[in-house]
Amino acid sequence: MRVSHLYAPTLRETPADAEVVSHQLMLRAGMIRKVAPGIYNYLPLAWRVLRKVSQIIREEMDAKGGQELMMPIAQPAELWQETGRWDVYGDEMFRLKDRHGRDFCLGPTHEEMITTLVRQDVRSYRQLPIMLYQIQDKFRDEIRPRFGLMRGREFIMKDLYSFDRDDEGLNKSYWDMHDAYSRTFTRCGLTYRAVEADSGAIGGSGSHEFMVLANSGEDDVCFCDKCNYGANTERAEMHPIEAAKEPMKELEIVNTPNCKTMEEVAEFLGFKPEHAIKALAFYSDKGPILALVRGDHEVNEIKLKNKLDCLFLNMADATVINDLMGSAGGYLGPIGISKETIVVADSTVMNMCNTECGANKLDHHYINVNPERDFKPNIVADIRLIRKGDPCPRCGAPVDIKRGIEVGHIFKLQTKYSAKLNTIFVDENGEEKPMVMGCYGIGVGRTMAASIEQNNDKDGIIWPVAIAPYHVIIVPVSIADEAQRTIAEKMYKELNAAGLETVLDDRDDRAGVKFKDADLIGYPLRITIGPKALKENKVECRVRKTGEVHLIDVDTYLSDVQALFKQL
RNA sequence: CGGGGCGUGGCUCAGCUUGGUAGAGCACCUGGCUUGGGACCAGGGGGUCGCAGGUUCGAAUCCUGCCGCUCCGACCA
Repeated sequence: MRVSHLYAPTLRETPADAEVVSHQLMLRAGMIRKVAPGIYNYLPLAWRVLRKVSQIIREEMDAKGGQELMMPIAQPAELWQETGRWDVYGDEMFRLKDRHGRDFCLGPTHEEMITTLVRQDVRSYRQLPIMLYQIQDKFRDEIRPRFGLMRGREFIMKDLYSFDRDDEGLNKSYWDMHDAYSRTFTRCGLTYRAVEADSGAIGGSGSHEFMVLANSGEDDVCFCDKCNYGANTERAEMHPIEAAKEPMKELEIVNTPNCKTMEEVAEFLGFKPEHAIKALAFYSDKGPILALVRGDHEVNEIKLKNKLDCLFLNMADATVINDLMGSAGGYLGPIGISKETIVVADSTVMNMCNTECGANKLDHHYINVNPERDFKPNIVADIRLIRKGDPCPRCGAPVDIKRGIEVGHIFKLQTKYSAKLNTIFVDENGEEKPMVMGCYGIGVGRTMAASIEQNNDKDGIIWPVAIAPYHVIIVPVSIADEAQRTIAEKMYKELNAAGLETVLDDRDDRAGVKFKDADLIGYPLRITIGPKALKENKVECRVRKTGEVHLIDVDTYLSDVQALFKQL
């Protein structure tokens, strides 16, 4: 490819609405252009990268026995009505009607589609296991598309579905995929962590997320360097905390005027927040919820929602607190709360003694509160959010927390969909059983964006070779110069013939312009042909990542470039 | 949906407070000159000032309504 005809319109200035570096650089490097919020054109350079990422994914999926197929984007509502997700999925689903008024959606995922496909054609245990996948555009009408390709409304996803006869089979498929994902992201040159995750709306029994560590990530990931435990913070279990036991004192109610926050009460009564109980009010489809955690802890709403098995969970407003709970905002507590309120206590709370909490009465708190003696929660469970420095749930060493970008997510679905959709097989005893399923997704565009988040500098993108749009760019300092041009053309032909994907910057521009664009787009190697080195019969080969420059001989350049390329 | 910001050539923005007939830089086209880190000179093309009403002799500017984009919270590959 010659740069004079490469469709990669680079921008000198950063568009104002691009927030994160991958978005900025993809716009500036002429890789993507926005069509609507969360919907983008992929220009040739981006498409080359996406194809390379896809190819790596294909190779790894195929190596585990995956078979690629292609399912339709347009999906009839009946499929979704069978599992009940037509109503559950909500506004995030792009919906449309055909000319006869039949409901369709643009596929946000394909569990329903694949499961009904397989149930038509697979009858026997002899046909299992099966792994089917596709790489295709998915549609989710996100509440807030963000960060360029990081959270789009139309985005490319690889989704694979496994069908096994039992849990043991699923387990093998699941860990095969775990391995395939690890290999895929390693090959893409990413620094990532596979962490335990919440399985969310898709459901199922076990789940891992593949997180690329980057400050622009939207998730918090906690991990332990000692035992290698890792988890999304919304999922991370807690190491039990033993509280010091002391003789129980008598429960007392005290006046605490104008002390609404934990800090104010602690200050007024002279104790530390970690000595008291913090109560938070929520409202859910199960009714009003009072969540109790230690004063210095935070409630993990995901855990709480899972424990309650509710469809929605929101912070309660004053009406709920006053009318349904019979309490007063700022003075919430478990003692004397209305019977309708479901009290959920974090396990840590049950180990506390002679502690403090709100008295459900304006300007009053209880002191010397002892759980079990003074109140009995409806549910005791782990509902708190892990913090940096908390003991690792596995080994007890302090955990670290970093931001992560979720590039892949794998789930054990078990029979959640196969049972509802009647996707059954017959085993060797003639018995009918639902297939045991897993599903596995990779955000292809997000992987590309995550790579840029991790590999860039002030000049632009630094592609890992495996997914770079091209390998080498040749820059003659002056294309008008006959000698430079002749050598450039020769190298351009020979490098491509040798299997190095090479572009020639044949534009009649000043060298600076060409250097800036080359750095911005991030070609791993740049060969500069200029008068200085040419006097010595040499050209320069510059490594984008390190900036190091190698002077190589014009006559033997090919083997030198190949050697440099291998080291990348 | 709630709350902030913003809509002026392809991009970044000025002009708006205090109405007077639309600007700069970059990009683009032509010619010249130049060619080792986003040159320079001369000339040129390109804008219903988001849309619709209203006020006014006159609206990018003031008023009303709508639309769109963007950032902060619930969603997720």
